[in-house]
Amino acid sequence: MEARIDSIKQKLHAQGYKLTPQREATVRVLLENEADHLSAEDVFMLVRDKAPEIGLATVYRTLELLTEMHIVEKINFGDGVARYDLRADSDKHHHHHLICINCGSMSEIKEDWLGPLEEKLEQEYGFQVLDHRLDFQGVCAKCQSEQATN
Amino acid sequence: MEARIDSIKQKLHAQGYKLTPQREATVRVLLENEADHLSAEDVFMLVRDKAPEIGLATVYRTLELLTEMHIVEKINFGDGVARYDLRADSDKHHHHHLICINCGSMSEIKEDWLGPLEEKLEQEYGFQVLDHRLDFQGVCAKCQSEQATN
DNA sequence: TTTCCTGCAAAACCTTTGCAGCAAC
DNA sequence: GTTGCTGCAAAGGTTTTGCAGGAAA
Repeated sequence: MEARIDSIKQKLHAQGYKLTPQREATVRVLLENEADHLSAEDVFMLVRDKAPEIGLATVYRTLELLTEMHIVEKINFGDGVARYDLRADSDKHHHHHLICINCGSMSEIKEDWLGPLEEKLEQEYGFQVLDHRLDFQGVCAKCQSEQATN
Repeated sequence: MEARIDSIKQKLHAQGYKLTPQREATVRVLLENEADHLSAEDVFMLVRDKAPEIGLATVYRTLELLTEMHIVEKINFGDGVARYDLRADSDKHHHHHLICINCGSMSEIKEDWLGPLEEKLEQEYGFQVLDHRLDFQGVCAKCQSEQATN
């Protein structure tokens, strides 16, 4: 935990930014909720517990800064709010989402299934892939068994 | 063209909805610009040429209706506006996007590369896949050659 | 008549921006 | 003292909603 904070602090310093108390509180919230996909509002409410005087605009500005630094990833599931994920320490992110259209739950798959596809893309289309995003919509196992019960 | 309008008309009628002149104008715009990913505002401006008295709210309501009927797909590239794509006549959509981070161009790949992955998902995770979305971010061939020139 | 649909305007919503004050170096 | 950061409030942009009128069955 502290090591990751330090690592982020150094990344910011390398670009001339400071890890202010507000920014640190925001980063800690992201670290403590790494499994979730928090919206800016979510982050704001959680940060408030640690730093009650913080403003929503600062949270937005921090999330934008972290996105630019590739420390977090801004994702959009189509519900009108942006969500933010801490990136793994590796530069590329390799996780996919399973979104249940019944209960709304979202789970992650950490495997990378797209390596061969990316090679194909570069060869056949001349497109240099830097990142990708893969989401599946469907019905999760839990909802399937509940539907079977009814 | 007329056949596809008819097909959509029947889908609507099957659910008790009418294909009003405003809705038809909207559908025609989508059909005529199938290659693009139009925002609601884009659709609105194009529809206006055919039906000048139409309101933006009606376009939104129509696009929402068509989305619910699975006639169009609402997608979100993270720029803050929803975009709408006509779905192919087959129920599943199988195209992927290549988004160039340099020039912003977007091209489509119509192949379906994910069939095997979806089977794997159903078997290993018990997740019933209904749809998916796959986008790649990177640098397109054109921008790569321009960068090489500089 | 009853139901659905429309246009307009207002509201809601998320996000960004302007600005004055503050903190750090 | 300069620079960057913050909080607040206001503005911005997209999308939704309320409502009265209109069209269709």
